[in-house]
Amino acid sequence: MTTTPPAGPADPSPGPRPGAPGSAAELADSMTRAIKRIRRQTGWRLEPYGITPGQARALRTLAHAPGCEIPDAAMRLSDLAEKLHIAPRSATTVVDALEEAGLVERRPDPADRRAVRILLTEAGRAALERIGQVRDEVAQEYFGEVSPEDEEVLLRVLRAAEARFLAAGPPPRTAPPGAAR
Amino acid sequence: MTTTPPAGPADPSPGPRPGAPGSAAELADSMTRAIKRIRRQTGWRLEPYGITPGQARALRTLAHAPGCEIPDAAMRLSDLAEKLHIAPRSATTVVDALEEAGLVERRPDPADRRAVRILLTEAGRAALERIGQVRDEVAQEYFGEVSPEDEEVLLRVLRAAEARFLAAGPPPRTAPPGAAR
DNA sequence: CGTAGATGCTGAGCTAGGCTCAACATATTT
DNA sequence: AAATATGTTGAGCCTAGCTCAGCATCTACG
Repeated sequence: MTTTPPAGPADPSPGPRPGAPGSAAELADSMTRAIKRIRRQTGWRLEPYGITPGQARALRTLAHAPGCEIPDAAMRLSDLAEKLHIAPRSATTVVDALEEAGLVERRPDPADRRAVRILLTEAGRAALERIGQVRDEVAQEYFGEVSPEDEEVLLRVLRAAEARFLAAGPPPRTAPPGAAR
Repeated sequence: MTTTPPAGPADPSPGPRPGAPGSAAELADSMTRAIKRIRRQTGWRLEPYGITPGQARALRTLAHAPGCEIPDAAMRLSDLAEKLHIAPRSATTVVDALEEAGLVERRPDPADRRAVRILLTEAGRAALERIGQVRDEVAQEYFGEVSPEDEEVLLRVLRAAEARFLAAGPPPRTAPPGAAR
């Protein structure tokens, strides 16, 4: 392959042009690699606690919901699914695992007996604590040395890009069978 | 439905602090979302061509190898696997698909008859062209409005972070001692 | 030489984390 | 009261990855 600088980092190691059209793609690549590594690291470090990254995400999402403390205002399964951008059926599975691990509790909604509210247990809250730590820890290892100024640029740009993208391309074309990744 | 409800941007919409320890995690989140959307978009747009993102990556990696034009210097399957960070066996499957689609060609290495060299076909090169376009297009849609200065910061920071991370913890292979399994 | 071990690829079978479709209980409308 | 809509879940599938085992071949060593 190409130069292979220190420890063979860049995989396709593309040509980094400043303002060229391909540089955006390079950006995407860099981010992809970063995310992959961060995810992997996080997964490894969560493993001893018996929590997968997916479960961690769900837990975070649940905890972040407004009425998550109140039994009759906590998220419903379908809310969770929506937030996580997965099918309701898939959320069921995630919650199954979480419940089995004792981190959440399903509680029937008295107001609508079809629905189920999902509450964090004490253990769930504790797990959330650990998850947060690991998350910060790993992200810190990756981005810790980034100067606050640069960090701000990154955050700003990413937020702006996201907002712009959402505003621009909402019609995601047809969603053919099993096409989601 | 597929209408357009995902207008709500941040999913767990975390607290954006400037230099706080959690901001690195927020960075990771933003990047995760960005990558996910870009990947999805790319996947959709590649679909009409019958190419999955994974195949696209493999193709790009192959095309980027130095001797990819020369039958006896092109990548071997295990090289590809390594570059893609997947197990050799998994690379076999990817190449199977690519070959079936007529985008690459397996050719036995005369110098080592265990090995197989992977060559792009004419169709493969054409596909690569389209892939590159789609990639640039999507990345452009996402990051196109980013100013060259900001873009440079992003690239610089990401590269630096990656290098640092790689230098720091290359062999975190084993799972934590005594815990799992 | 000749055999022992290393290496390169692949068949078989597994897992994780998604998906759809259809069934079921319950709500809501007509 | 019946029809229809909604929330959750059972069954079964798919993708993209994995390991283990096996075969063919290469390399090294006595």
